[in-house]
Amino acid sequence: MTSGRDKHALAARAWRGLFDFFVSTRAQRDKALERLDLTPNDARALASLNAHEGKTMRTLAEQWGTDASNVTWVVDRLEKRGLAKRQPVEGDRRAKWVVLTPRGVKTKSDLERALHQPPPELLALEAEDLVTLARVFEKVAGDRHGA
Amino acid sequence: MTSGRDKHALAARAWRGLFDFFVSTRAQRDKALERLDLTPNDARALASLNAHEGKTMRTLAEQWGTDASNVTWVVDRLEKRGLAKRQPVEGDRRAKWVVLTPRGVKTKSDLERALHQPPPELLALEAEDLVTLARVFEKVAGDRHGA
DNA sequence: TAAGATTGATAAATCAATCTTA
DNA sequence: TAAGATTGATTTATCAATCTTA
Repeated sequence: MTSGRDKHALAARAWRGLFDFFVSTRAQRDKALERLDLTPNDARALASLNAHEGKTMRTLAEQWGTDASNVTWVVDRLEKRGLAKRQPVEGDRRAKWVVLTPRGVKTKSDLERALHQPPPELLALEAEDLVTLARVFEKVAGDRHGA
Repeated sequence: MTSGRDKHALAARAWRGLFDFFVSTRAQRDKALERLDLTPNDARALASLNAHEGKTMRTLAEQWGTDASNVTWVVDRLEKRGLAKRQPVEGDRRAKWVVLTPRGVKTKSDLERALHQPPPELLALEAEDLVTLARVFEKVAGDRHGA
């Protein structure tokens, strides 16, 4: 039987390690952004959009927990580079859809391929541990989306 | 027996989940920085320094994979807020040590306490899985430091 | 009057040029 | 001449004020 106290200590160790590991891989992510000539905010925008559906400026601002003006600047940049465009919202002339262009879809895909490349440290782990990690993180990601 | 191909697929799933999870917890980290009135670069600087030993500007720049001027601006900010100070390097009048002040040490500790608080999703996991996570990430963090 | 977004002003992060000492 | 760091200029990101439509 594991006490709540023990469990918290375990979770703290796990999180601390995960945190340090993720931070230690930052340079790789920065390089990927640089190669694609994307700012961190550009990357976040691409991650929030996809080929099939747009989002309004307002929705993006809410999702990022940021001000609406932030979204305007980012979309301006993407639009200048031909990665996204604004489109009118049927029935509300204040609002605007942000949609990816084909080129934006391509860039998003390139970015994801780069970012989702597992770091060598993970490849060095035992398969058994990787199974646990995959199961656990696919679960917590799901939990959070549901929340 | 697990083929290299299978293992890479497993690692990719694990990394993808870990990545999404970490990204999903960004808002909490941003709030922690805001409460302590620290920019992301301030936080990185505090993470790189400690109460017992300073580092030179040059070392910090190398460690962050960034330009030296970046370090100057960050240390300027920390110095203005009384969190760090520059000190001469014995024997090389070009170089400077950056050391935390007592207040800087305190702020670093406050920041770490906030950042290392495990997200609720982790606390909801089975103790057995947490043991695996703690072991695995403590190992990969160690590997990377050695690299 | 409020919702949705843009514009203008400030702060933060990066890049190039400069200054000082080795 | 190069190493170590700072200063100045540009780009990003954030904050406050404004504009347009509901």
